Amino acid sequence: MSIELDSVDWALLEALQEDARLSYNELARRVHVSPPTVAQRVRRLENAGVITGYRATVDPTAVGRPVIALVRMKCYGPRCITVHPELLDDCPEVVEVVRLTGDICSVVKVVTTSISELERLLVRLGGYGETSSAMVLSTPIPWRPVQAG
Amino acid sequence: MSIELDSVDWALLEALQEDARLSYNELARRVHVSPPTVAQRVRRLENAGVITGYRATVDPTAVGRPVIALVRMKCYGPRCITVHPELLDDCPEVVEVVRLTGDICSVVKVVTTSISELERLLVRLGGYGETSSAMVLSTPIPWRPVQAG
DNA sequence: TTTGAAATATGCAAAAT
DNA sequence: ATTTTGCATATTTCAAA
Repeated sequence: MSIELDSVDWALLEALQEDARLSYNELARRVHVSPPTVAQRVRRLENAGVITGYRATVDPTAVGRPVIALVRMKCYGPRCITVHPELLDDCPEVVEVVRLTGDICSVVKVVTTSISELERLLVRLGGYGETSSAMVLSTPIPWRPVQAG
Repeated sequence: MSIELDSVDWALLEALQEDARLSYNELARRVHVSPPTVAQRVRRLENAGVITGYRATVDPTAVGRPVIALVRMKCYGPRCITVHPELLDDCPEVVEVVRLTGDICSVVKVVTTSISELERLLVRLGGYGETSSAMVLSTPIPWRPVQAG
């Protein structure tokens, strides 16, 4: 399931994590190989499941969704949302669900327009388990690239 | 700080959240405007801070970092990592820090090669505050686009 | 916002290392 | 076996309307 990555692969991964829209030409200049080689390497990384996608990151506050929260769930057994994430298909406010070890079965990140929308969502999530929520004040480190190390 | 988004802007945002590498040509076909208009709209969204970046998503397990955890921090007052995130500049294993309301001051997502590396990191984080960690078993919903609603 | 022409970038096949 | 070169196609950018 794992593939060997050389220094060219890592350089491409780091560049694409920083800016997913870099052209193969620009990537070629940065990692000192030819554009067709970049294209071939990138496709290999995609096919091997190393690169799982390319996403524009949107600032929720800038699009009118300033109320963000993390909700810790203790689900009621068989209705656990980690086992049936499709239960949340009609909740676009839910942007991430992570399943955890321990007594908390998952953490759910929600992005909403207002406190009252958050409240409605907590009622909905409360149907699947015990919830405990905390609002996101800021994101001191919003993300970091996975590095060669 | 907020700008008005029409249906073309939202269509572009949704398309670029799904696939950040779509060409302006392809975007133009999908949203039924000309390529230069797409380029101009996208630049406007970038400059307005709506789009904060474009990132390739890398599967940590596929690159030899299968041990992922969420660490809840109760920092020791003035050394709080939410106030001084630069304290973690030399910890590439830390990929996200979110500051929260409540008695937990932040949640830190860490991506490591092994349990022993995770342990070393927890010792390090323990220097800044009380830690409580849970390992990530899976990510039933890894992300969702922010939608027009 | 669109059109059209110039500059760039991409993808394929063949050759080279 | 992988990488590069060269060429044909496609895309991006800029100017003008």
